Amino acid sequence: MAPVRELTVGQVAMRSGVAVSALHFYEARGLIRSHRTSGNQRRYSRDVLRRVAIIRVAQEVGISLAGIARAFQSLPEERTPTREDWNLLSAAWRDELDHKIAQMKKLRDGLTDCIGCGCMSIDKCPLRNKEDRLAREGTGARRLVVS
Amino acid sequence: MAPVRELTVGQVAMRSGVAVSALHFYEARGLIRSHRTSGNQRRYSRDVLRRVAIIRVAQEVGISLAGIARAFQSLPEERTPTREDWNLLSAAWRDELDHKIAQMKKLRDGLTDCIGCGCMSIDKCPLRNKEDRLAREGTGARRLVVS
DNA sequence: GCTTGACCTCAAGTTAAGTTGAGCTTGTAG
DNA sequence: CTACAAGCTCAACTTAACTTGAGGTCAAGC
Repeated sequence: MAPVRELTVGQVAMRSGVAVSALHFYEARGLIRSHRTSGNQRRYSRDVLRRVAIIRVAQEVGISLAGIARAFQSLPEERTPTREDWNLLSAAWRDELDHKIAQMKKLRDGLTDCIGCGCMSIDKCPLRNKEDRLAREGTGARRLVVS
Repeated sequence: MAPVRELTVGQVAMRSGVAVSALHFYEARGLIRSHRTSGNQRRYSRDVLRRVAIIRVAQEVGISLAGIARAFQSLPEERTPTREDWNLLSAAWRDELDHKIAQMKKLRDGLTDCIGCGCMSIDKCPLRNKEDRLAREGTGARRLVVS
C-alpha cells in the first residue's frame, strides 16, 4: 500500500479547525500523540483527525478534557482504534448525555413552576433540592458543565 | 406593619447556602445589593434570598453570572420585584433552556450515528457542522456551557 | 545561500467564579 | 469592660482550557 502521508501540526490544525497551540496542549494532556522528525517537528498519523474531532464533540457535550482522556484510555495503544472501539466510547457518553438532558428538562419544568412562587427555600423547593443537582467537578473555580 | 428584620451576610449565607465570600462576590458583580450599618457592615433586605436562590438555579441551567446580571437589569430598581417580574425573567430563560435541550438531543443522536463512521470531516459531519454549534462565550479560556 | 514561513519550547497571561488569608474593625455576651 | 465571633477590605491563589509572546530552529523556494 502507498505510505499514508503524515501530517504536520499546521495541517492538522487546518483540517481539524483547532489552533496549533490547542494541539500542543492536547498532546501535553495525553489526548493525542505524535512522533518527531529528525528536526524535532511533530508528525501525526491520519487518525489524529478523528481523535481531535471527537475531542471537540465531547467537549461540546460537556465532557472535560480530563474525562475525555479517561475515556481514551480504553482505546488500544498499539493499533489504530477501530470503529468498534469508538462505538464503545460513544455508548458511554450517550448515557451521560441522556442523563444530562433529563436533568435539564427537570430544571426547565421546575423553573416555571417555582421561580415566582414562595417555595424557594433551600430544603423544600425541588429546584433547590440538593439530592440530584447536576454534578460539578473541580474544587477551585466552578465550571459550568454541559452544553 | 412590623419592621422586617434585615439580614447580615452570615445569615444570608446560612439561609441561602452560599458562602459569605460568594455573597461579597455577587455584590461586586452587581447581582445583589446591600446597605451598610454605621459600622460599615452589610445589611440585606429579605428579598436577597430569592435573588440568590435564582442566581444558583440559573447557574445550574448554564447561565453565566454576566448573563444573570443582564437579566436582572430588567428587574425594577426601586421596588421589590413582584412575582410577575420574576416570571418574565424565567420565561426568557426557559426558552434558552429549551434550545439547549434541543441541541443536546441533536448531539446525542448524532453521536451514535457519527462517532464511528467516516463522516467526521469538519464541513460534512452534522456533529462538526459549525452552523448551529452551541454558543460559547468569552474569548480567553473556553467555558463549557450549560448543565 | 539566504530569506521566509512554519516549528519548537517554555513562561506567563486570560476568563469565570469563587476561595483563602492577612490585617484590622464591630458588636454582643458575660 | 473585655473577649471573641463575625464583619470588612484587598490581594493573591485555584481550575480548566487555552492563547500569546519571546527567543531560537527548520525547510523549501528563488
